[in-house]
Amino acid sequence: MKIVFMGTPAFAAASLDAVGQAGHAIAGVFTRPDKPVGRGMKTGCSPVKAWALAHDIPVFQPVSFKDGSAEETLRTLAPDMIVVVAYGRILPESVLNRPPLGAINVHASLLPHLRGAAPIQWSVIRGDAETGVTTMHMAPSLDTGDIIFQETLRLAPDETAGSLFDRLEPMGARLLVKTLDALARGEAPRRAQDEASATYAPPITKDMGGLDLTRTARENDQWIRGLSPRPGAFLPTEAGPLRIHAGRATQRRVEAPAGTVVRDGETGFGLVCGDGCVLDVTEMQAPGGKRMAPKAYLLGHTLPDRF
RNA sequence: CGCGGGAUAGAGCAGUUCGGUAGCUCGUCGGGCUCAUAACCCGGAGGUCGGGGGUUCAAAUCCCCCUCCCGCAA
Repeated sequence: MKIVFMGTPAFAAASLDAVGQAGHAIAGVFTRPDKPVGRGMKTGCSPVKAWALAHDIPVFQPVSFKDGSAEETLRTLAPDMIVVVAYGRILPESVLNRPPLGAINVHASLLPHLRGAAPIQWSVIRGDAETGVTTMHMAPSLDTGDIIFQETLRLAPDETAGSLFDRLEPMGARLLVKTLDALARGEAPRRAQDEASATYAPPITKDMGGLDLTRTARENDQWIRGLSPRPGAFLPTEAGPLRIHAGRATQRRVEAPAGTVVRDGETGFGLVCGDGCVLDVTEMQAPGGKRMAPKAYLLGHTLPDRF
């Protein structure tokens, strides 16, 4: 099949690579405009663009879809279908409907669960037992299209958003290829989403990293893992955010207000949470410093009695 | 030239303002004490203070250049 691919991050590039490997013709690639990135603000380019450049495929980076130029580009490229994976843009219906076979999308959740920008992080934050990937026909509104295929995966007890990304990325790529094959043969299933059971996964912002110790130890544990490695959870201090990269909810109960620091001679320290249970801190980072074990942190820093 | 923080013993830090014997906590090694809780006591080893140049009688400390790390911002 002749495909126009739209996507931006590594998660999308993996799918793009799989589609290319599967022998489909990539007529062109749409990705977000390059922007200054990293320390020094050097201009970076998206993983999807990098892949396209390496494979000599034309790249399009429209700033807007309102001027109709995208439709013009699609007319020229004349793809059978558009494949969208984590493009980071809302596409107008006039674009979605342009190719004869329309547009399909890979979404990293079991739709209609966790529609939106950050399904992977939210599945960890919510403490879901399982999640997965869905391929669907794209509809004008966000992640509401008819489902083609789904594949499920169980979350590990210590799952982080990062580890889940790593597992879902190849799964999405595989499912996409399977979906394209089915569509090419005209054998793809199609099932409408159950609107009543839809849930949402809004974008993750940096300020969400501030831990709320009045929540339960388990909730804080999930929160830390769901925001790991980015943007990361933290406790505010005078010197700046004290990052908490990893912790572990325990069953230990302590009669103390939420936020109380519990010193443990061997492992480091824990934090009393709203349910009275202790959240052991297992990996952290001081402002301006590197990641380290709490035991190391304690050698050169002091902690307040309570956060 | 986007903004800011940092590099000192195996680890985490202080010392830099105002140049003058390299410090703390932990680990490690040796010894002692007690064998109850994160044990305690004594002693030792381990650092060309990120690299290069400059100023000075003297530089971790002041000046210039470089490398690497971290955060913001994306």
